[in-house]
Amino acid sequence: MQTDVACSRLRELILDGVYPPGARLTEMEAAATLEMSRTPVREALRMLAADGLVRPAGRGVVVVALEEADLNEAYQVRAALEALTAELAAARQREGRIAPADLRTLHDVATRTATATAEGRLADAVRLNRRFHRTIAELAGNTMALQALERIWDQIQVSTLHSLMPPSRPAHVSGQHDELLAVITDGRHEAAAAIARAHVLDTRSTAHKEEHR
Amino acid sequence: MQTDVACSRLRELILDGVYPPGARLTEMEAAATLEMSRTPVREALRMLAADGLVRPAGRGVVVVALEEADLNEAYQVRAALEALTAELAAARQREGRIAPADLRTLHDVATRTATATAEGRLADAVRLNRRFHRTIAELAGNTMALQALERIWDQIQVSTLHSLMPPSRPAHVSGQHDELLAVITDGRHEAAAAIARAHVLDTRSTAHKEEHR
DNA sequence: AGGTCGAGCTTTGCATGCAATGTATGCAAG
DNA sequence: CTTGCATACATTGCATGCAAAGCTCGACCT
Repeated sequence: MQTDVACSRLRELILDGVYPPGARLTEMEAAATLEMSRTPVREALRMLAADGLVRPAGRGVVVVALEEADLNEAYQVRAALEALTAELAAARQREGRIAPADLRTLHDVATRTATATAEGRLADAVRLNRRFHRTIAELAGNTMALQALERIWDQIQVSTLHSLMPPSRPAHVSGQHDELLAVITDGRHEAAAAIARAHVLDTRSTAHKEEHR
Repeated sequence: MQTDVACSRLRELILDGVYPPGARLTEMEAAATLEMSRTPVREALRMLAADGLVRPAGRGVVVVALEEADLNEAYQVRAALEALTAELAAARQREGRIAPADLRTLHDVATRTATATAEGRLADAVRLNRRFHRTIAELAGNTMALQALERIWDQIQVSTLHSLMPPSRPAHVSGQHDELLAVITDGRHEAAAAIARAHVLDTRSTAHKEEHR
């Protein structure tokens, strides 16, 4: 149905930065762009608003623009949730409830992320990095946590896309990914939680510092 | 605007169990009940769906009915998030960034929760209990976390409302609340995180056991 | 020249109409 | 008696129309 089409296309446009944070967006304009009537666009905008990607602002909606403080909050939530998913994934691994193929996939994604980062393919790196974290969340087998994380990731992505820059220490990031991968593979759930949390918070503070130079 | 009216009224009806989990709900019927046209109702239903309170199911929507497994997942997420909010609240308290009046409010809510529970006023107890946890989340000063928690709480409430029964050990619950209150008041953030997490998970396993007798 | 009030246009919110789709029911055949 | 099919109906999805609410811009007054 057209509503879903509108929703996913608008989401893409926003996540790709075509509509940057703070951009105003009227339903008529969006309807014209997507070549459909206002009704499905309207519903799509409401869904995106519920997902926190846009915010009603007087006339029409604006793409969310998280301030630094909001980003800090978002990262705290993300850290808490990713600590959970990493812990659960490790616990499932310990109980032998994770298929070796899935684990290999995760390993593969980690490798490709590191390669893309090292080669400076920034867009790919971002996408793969997110995929790495999402794969872990999927291995955790907790749908609620995955959904909550998708929302947070979306919001963070929108508000940081404009200031993308290569990580200062690429090896550092992939080192952390490898560590995480290792403890999950070993089923050490407590360590997984701690490392995941630290990794997320480290990402934030590094990006944050970069920002202010 | 009518959309928001529809949204909050429907949310209330669902959270109060008027539309129990699994209930089918057509937009025409809801429109008739709320005495407005289908359009705002339609949008309201989509918002509720985005919040995870209803789920599109063929024709119309059904109120979510979390299975036991889903509830376990929900409680894991809730525990992770409440550990975060408790930790943040305690940290803010330590830094003297929480107004004494707010802390007294929290104390007051805890007391009233205990009273309502002890006196068997079940509906009040549930409402106050949720308020207690929400107040802590508010003290944490993290909007994202609060929003994520509201969603989880809503979903849990819907699916557990039908099986409400007095806690087996009322003193046990209010004891945990008091502990949490104490460590937050003392600004011991690590302890706050641990106690909050344990309390949430304890709530789950107790309710879960009750369920199966 | 600057501020304030007003008119017009843009845009939204809601209702309703129409077409399409999925479902249930009843009937007939095996 | 059960199963399969066809028909009719309930219900949704989308478009469009209409009224109300804001903004913008301009003109007039101070």
